[in-house]
Amino acid sequence: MVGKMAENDLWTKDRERDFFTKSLEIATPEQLFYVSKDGNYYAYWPKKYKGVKTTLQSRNAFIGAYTEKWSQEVLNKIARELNFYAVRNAICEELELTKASPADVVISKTNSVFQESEDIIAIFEVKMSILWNWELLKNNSGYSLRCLGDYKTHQGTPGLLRSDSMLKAIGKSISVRIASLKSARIPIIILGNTPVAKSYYIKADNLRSYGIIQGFWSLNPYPLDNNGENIKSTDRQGFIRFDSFYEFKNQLLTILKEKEIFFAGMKTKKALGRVIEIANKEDTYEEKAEKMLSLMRD
DNA sequence: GGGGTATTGCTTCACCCTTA
DNA sequence: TAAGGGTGAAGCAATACCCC
Repeated sequence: MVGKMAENDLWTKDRERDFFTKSLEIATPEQLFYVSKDGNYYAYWPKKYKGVKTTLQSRNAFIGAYTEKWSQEVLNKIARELNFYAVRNAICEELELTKASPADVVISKTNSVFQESEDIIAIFEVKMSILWNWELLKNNSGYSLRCLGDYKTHQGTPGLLRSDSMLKAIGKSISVRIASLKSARIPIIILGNTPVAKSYYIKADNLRSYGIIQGFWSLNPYPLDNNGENIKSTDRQGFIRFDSFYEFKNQLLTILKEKEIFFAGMKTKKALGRVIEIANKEDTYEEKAEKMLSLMRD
């Protein structure tokens, strides 16, 4: 069999083939593909397509479910080695991760949808979509899929290349950061399967430097066909493309070990000076930091 | 000033959950 | 049980920007 998915593959074309194959078992082709004026079934409108177009909505829920489940499985392999769990759609009221807007995946000490902030090791927001263009061909025995080209050959802007997807991820991360001081020690990572747009290189790096988002991570080693050039990482690692499961795993373990905390505030120099003075009376560096964090919130 | 392209606010709509 | 609203992926189109 050609193109069999290996156990430790990251996002590949075969993953998308699998998405359509599995989804066609429970959905109609019309729910998953655009139908062109000449009766062809496309995942995206080809760049040169000039006919009347519609906007597909029915595929969204399927893509969301598939990519979140896949991300949970990849993360769970790493989590289990540490005796943690990767939990999908995690709710933690304290961090404003509500039933209406849960965390896509968290790594946690407990294997439950309902989470205490103390148990959460890391928070992941999944922002993945179908990248390649596909044509669905019908034959006697059913369907087959033909890859028509990478995302430069169709009219869509998938995943983290869309500015509104980036802004949504940033917004949700800030919501968690301001919900409670208890989120300060929890890394927040955005998982995608595309590069980020040039206009977001600096933003991704600054979000990491400021401690709001620890990384925009693409789990797609080859987003473009024919060795198309795409960014490996931004200058300060705000965005990283992972080329193997092991590279991904190492970076994740590094982040989990670092034990960094987020802090932010808007104060006069005088008020900040007072905070530092009071915090400095504590004995250890850790206690000084904790005191400062709690005073920053007053 | 014209033409092309990148950026980004706005819009669409299925699905799902909550509320009256 | 219907209305209302949130969520998510993705198309549309106005504006900004660049180069001649």
